Amino acid sequence: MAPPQQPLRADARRNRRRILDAAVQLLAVEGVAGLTMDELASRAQVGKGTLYRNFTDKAGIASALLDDRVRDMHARMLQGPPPLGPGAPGPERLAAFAEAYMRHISGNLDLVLLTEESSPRGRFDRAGYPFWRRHVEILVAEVRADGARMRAEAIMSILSAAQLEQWLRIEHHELGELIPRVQEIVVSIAEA
Amino acid sequence: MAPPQQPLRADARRNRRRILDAAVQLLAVEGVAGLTMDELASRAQVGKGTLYRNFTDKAGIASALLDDRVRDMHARMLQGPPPLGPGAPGPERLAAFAEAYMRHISGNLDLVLLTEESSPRGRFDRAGYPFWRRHVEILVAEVRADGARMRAEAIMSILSAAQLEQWLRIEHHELGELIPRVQEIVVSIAEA
DNA sequence: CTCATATACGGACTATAGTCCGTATCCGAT
DNA sequence: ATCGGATACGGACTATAGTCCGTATATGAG
Repeated sequence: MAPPQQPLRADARRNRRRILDAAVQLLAVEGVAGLTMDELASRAQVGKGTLYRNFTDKAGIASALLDDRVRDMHARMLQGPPPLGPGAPGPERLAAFAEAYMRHISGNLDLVLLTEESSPRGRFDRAGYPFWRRHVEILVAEVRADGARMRAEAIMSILSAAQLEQWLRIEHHELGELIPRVQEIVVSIAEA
Repeated sequence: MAPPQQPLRADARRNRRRILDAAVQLLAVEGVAGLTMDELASRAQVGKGTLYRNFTDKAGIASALLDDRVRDMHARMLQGPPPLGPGAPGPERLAAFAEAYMRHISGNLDLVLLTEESSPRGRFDRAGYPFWRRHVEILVAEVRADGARMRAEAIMSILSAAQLEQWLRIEHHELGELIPRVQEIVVSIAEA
């Protein structure tokens, strides 16, 4: 959910900001459960039509909020020091990615769930899925050129918010304990 | 979504049947999109309260319908001939399971999506997830006792309806081509 | 500065899932 | 056969996402 490209009209830009600010505040105060579109519109002093012109749907707002919290990690993946950044061998980078990604998801679990929940396809066409998947695909391809894409998709499945929620909240695994175990599985998918 | 256990009152039993029958018919005529609770209630000649006494929610109805379509496969897994049934080595049974399961999901994709969609947890507490997961866990444990459960969960992630939908409907893989590729990944998770 | 038009705004409206509770029905005990 | 309490029924009600469209406003041209 990148900001619309063309020079927005001044009122539009202002309203977009208002909405995102209100969303952050609303989330802080009420949690995800309190983030209703009506409430958000009223806090942002904006009509619902305006909400939906700026964001395709509720998940779009969550996506926009997540974007801000993820820039960092993108940068570290592309230009930071190894093993997350370039310079380490594929499997090591993969393990580093798995850790960073799991920490990211777990730190924003409710928001990510919101993006995945809306439509079964939520996971795939939002929140930068193509970027993550492609990154993993490239790392997998270092080890085995064939079937890298499908293996990358399999890995992203395992790292889905729904699965992590299951492990963290339902089965009560500690993140610190979970990470190495998942890393092992993820790396084994690439290498096997 | 097993039928409630205690001897149901006669009217209750009759209504439950009516609802399921109407659901089957409605699905056949209108597809999943047309399966609304109001419409279902009216076709079944039943109030909405009755719907919700018999099924916890919309996903519960989908679950009940799926139950009927899955008994068979359960039986073949537990007592049928190998490699799906007992008698073959773990990895072979795992591959056979992956195939059977993928065929089942793909043949009932919309219905399964309905059960997974409702709440992020949909996948985990409905449609017999525990049974499938446990089966996979046992097969994995034949190969490597440690971490069998988590590996089983990872495998079930990859076989989620959302992921299969992505592969089949969005990326347009053919089921026949997809199956062996996924089998390979699944088996490698168990063995690695 | 004024005006025309593209752009954006607001909020009533629709569709749908799920809840609530007063009323009706069933059924075992007498 | 009757009766009383447990069980189940129905449908109006609530909550919420997302749509629609008549109205208002920004902005660039003249």
